[in-house]
Amino acid sequence: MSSSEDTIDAKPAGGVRARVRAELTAEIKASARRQLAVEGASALSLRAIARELGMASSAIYRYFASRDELLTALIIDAYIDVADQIDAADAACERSDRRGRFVAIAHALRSWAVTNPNEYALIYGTPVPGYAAPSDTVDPAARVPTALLTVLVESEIAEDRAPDASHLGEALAELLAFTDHTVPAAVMARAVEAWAELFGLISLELFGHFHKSVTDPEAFFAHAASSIAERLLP
Amino acid sequence: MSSSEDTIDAKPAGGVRARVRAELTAEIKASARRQLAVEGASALSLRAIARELGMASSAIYRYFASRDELLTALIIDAYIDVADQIDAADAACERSDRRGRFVAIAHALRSWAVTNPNEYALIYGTPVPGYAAPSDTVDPAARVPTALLTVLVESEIAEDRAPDASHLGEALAELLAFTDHTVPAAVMARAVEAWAELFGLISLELFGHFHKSVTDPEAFFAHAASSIAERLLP
DNA sequence: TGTACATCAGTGAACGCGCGTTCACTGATGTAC
DNA sequence: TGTACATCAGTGAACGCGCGTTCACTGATGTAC
Repeated sequence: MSSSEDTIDAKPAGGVRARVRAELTAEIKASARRQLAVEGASALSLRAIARELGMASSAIYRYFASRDELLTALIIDAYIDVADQIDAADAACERSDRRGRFVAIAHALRSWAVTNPNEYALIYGTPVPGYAAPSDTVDPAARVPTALLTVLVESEIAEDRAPDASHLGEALAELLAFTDHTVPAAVMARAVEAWAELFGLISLELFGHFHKSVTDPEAFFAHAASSIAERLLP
Repeated sequence: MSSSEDTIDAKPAGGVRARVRAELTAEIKASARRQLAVEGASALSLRAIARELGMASSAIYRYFASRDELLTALIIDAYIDVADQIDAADAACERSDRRGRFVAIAHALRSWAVTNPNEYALIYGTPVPGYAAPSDTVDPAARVPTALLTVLVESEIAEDRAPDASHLGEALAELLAFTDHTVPAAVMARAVEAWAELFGLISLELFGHFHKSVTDPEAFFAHAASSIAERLLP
C-alpha cells in the first residue's frame, strides 16, 4: 500500500522517469487486457504484448518479472475495479434502504461483468491452470463479498427466524467470526445463498448457458435481484 | 445416436478392427481427461496424449480429425456423464416426492462436479477461447436443466401465486414454450433462480472462492439444496 | 480354403509457428560533488 | 553550472522448448471371388 508515492503532487513528482514508467506499465496492462478478450487468460503472451507496443519482447521484463506477475497484476486490478464499482453503487443509495443497496450492488456487479467479461472470467471463471494466486490477491478479492455482508450487518436482524441453522455454525464459522457474530447463522446462510445465486446468474449468462432459454438476461437478473433482496432482507 | 453398433452382441460385432478402434478411441479420451486435470482445457495437447499412449503424434489423426474435434467429444461425454448421474439419482426417488427428487438431483450434480472438477470446468467454466461449440453439444447440454424442469412440470403448480411475473414472459418465452406453457412464468423464474444458485454454489466452491469462508461446502450445499427445494416446491 | 486386392492403422520426418526467459550490449536519464 | 559516475530502459540475438498438422510410407487386417 505504498500508494503515497503516486498521489504526491510535489515538484519532482517522483521524477519524469517514474512517470513514464507508470505510463508504460499501464500500457502493458491495457494491451494484456485486450489480449484477454481475444485469446483468454491462458493464452496471454508477453511477446504479443511487446509486438503490439512496438518494443522488444525482452523489454517487458523491465516492468514485470514474469508472465505470472503480469497475470497477478491483472487479477488484482480486476478485483479492485469491481469492488470500486460496487462500493460506488452502494454509496449512492440511501443508507437505510437496505434492499435498495443490495439491488444496487447486484446490478453494479452484473454491469461490470457484462462490460468486462474477460476480467470477470479471469477472477470468477476457471482458474488459470498452473497459476497459483499469491496472497496479495486475497484482500482485493474479499471486498465484493464484504460489501454484500456489510448491508446485512448494518440491518438489525437480531432474530433468527430460520429453522435449524445451528448445524451450519461450523461450516460458516469463519464468516460468522468476520462479522463478530452479529449475524445469526441462518441469516448468514441466506446471504451466502444470495451471493451464490448472483454469481450463478452472471456466470450462466456470460458462459453461454442462457442461450435459447433466458433470452433477456438483464430483465431476468433485475427480477432475480429484487426477489433475492426480499428474501434476504425482510 | 448410432449406438446400436456398440450394443449389438452378434458374432462379428462390427469386426475385431472396429472393437480395437473403439478401445483406442476411449484410451485417447481417457488420456485427454487426465491431461485436463493437470493443465486445463486450453493446454490440451495431442502430442502429449500420443506420448502417453506410446504412439506417433500423427496417429491420433486416425481417430480425431483435429484438436477441436477431440475437445468436442470430451465436452459431449461430460454432458452425457452428468446427465446420466442426475437421471439415475432422480429415478431412485419416489416419483411423488418432488422435493426429494430436486434435492437428489442437486446432490448428484455437486457430487459429479467434485469428482470430476475438470470436466465440470470444461462445460460450466470459462469457455475455451477460440473454440466454438458445434450443434452436437446442444442436446446433451440441455439434459441437466431439463431434468430440473421436469420435476417442476410433474408437480401441479397451476396457481401463479408470485406477484408481477408477467413482465418476464418475454425473457423466458423459450423456456415457457418448452414446457408447453404448463408452468406459469413466476414459477419458471423461481426455477431458473434455483438452477443459477446450484451452479453458483458449485462454481464458487470449485473455483476457490469458498476458501476461508465456507469451510464445509458439502454441509452448506446440503442446507442450501433443501432450502431451495422448500422455496421452489411449496 | 486360398488367392488378389482394397482398406485401414500406425510411423517418422518435416513444416512453420509461437512461446518465456536470459544475456551482453548501447545509450539515455538521473545524481552527487 | 559543469563534470563523472551510477542507474535504468530498451535492444536484438539466442536457447530450448512445445505445438498442430501434413505427407509419403510400410504392414497388417479385412473382403470378394
